[in-house]
Amino acid sequence: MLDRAVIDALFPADLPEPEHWEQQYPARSLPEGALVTRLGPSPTGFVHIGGIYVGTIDQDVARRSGGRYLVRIEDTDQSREVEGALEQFERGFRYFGLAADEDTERGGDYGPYRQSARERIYLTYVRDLLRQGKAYLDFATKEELAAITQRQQATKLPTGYYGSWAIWRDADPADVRAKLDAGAPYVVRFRAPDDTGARARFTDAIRGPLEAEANRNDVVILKSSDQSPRLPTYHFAHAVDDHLMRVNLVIRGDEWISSVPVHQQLFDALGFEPIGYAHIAPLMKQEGGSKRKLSKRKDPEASVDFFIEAGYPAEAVLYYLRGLANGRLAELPLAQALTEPINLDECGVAGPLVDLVKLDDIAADHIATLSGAEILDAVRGWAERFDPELRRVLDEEPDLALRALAVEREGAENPRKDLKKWGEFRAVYGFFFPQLHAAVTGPDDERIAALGVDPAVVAAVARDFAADYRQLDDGQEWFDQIRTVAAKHGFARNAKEFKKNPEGFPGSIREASQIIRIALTGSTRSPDLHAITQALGQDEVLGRIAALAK
RNA sequence: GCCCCCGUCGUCUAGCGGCCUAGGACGCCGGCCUCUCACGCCGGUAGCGUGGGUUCGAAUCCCAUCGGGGGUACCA
Repeated sequence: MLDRAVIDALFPADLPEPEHWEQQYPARSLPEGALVTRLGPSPTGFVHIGGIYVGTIDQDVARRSGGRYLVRIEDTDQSREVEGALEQFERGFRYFGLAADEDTERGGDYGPYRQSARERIYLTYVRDLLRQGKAYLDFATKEELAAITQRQQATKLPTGYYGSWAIWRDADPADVRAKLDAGAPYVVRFRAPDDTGARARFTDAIRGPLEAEANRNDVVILKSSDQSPRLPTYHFAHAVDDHLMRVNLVIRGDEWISSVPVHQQLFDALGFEPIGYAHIAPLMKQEGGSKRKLSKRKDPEASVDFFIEAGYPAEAVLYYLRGLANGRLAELPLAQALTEPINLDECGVAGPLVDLVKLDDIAADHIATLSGAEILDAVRGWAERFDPELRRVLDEEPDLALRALAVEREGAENPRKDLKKWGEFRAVYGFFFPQLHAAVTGPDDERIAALGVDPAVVAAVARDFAADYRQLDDGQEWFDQIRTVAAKHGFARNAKEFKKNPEGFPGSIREASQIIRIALTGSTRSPDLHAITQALGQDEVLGRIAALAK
């Protein structure tokens, strides 16, 4: 074992002892059973929707138990750090109302909440382990490591740095000092307990009792000495941070299950109380015939920005995510599901596929429960960032916007479900606004042509319709105007009649109505025509019909 | 290779030895409503990965097998 003096010389002279940190971050005084949870996003890309998924669960579990929910930036891999990631995190969490009780923004008594700022804390514990002989210096080069792995694979032995493969585990202190004197870079490795054949056991809050072979790999805990700041690996940071931040329940993706044995050994070696785990099945994506974890790199649509840009209402996404976590919540009405607790033992163990069609359905249902004013508010907020022109028009014509949104919504028993996300507003309601409406070019406009009605008849219908047009309050009477014109030009009174004898009519009342609909809205799908004309006003109606008559 | 996790309609799931001829939701298909587009309503479609056990009885328990996912990094 290395002399204490040699070890200490490796660290800053003023580095505190573990007791210092223990005192600075005392046990939290929280009610019995309170859970302190944390989300550890890594700024190596955007937060994806899975981060919101786990964060929602973290927050719910913590709040529900009277505990705390923390967000800690896990930036120990500085080489993979992506510019702007932190801002994107903040944006994503804000959009979904996922405020942490403690994080880099808000602060807290257990900070800093960014691992790259916790160097001295990690070093304290690394030095402590080194002094106790529970860790050691390793000077193996990348090439040596690669060669070891290769030989292990060739002989079908478990890969890793252990036993006789761990060339620096029991090195002669003189050799270590020689390397040190030569200025060779080193990492610090954990000395895995030598208990061959032992089993690691723990109870997962989601999956129940789990067990695996005990770890025997001497994992790296402190990265290379030729880097600054000197940062720990995930394993070591997890142990030190979660202990010192007094986290008592780690909720994380199930890709970590196989690391629990290492983590348990680390906690034990550091003299920390064991911690609880809940391993969540990650959100998946269909690829070809199989499922795979949603990936930052491959799936841009997995980014929370995708949902924000499309304008999915946060509540709808949260509701969907909570339903994925606990199936029971998916059966409940949205408002209730958002306040009911998420139970860890009800979480599924198989990763669900993200189903955007289902999300669309949920979002449409949710938006249908909103008032026109609420929708307008949300759309304005969305448009400010993603569609400035729309925002301007909305601000110029707030009354028109409200009238448009009131159609088949205010007072309606079954409101239209024509909006799934704010980004669709322009396509669905844009025609209400003269500034956004693309008028038909004439009877031969391709949208009209698709109806299969003779352009000359179309023009005649438009002319006659406009000639006697009146803005009537009564919907029935209003529609009679279409009926009258349709009859005059020989349209069938109903679709069945037309179907029976397609050659005998220019079209049915259906086509006649669609001519007016397209002229007014530019689309074959729109809300109630009479209501639209009420919102538009007579002049605008006649102007749009006139475009067809020329 | 070794270790771990998982496997019910296309998707999300209910199911914890008999209440299961497997229930619900989304999708899809058909119908009804109707003066248009929708909404709504009604109906239909489709599943226990496979093979062995255990049991009077298995989606549920056991074994095997197949399939998928993860770990085995100075990535998290």
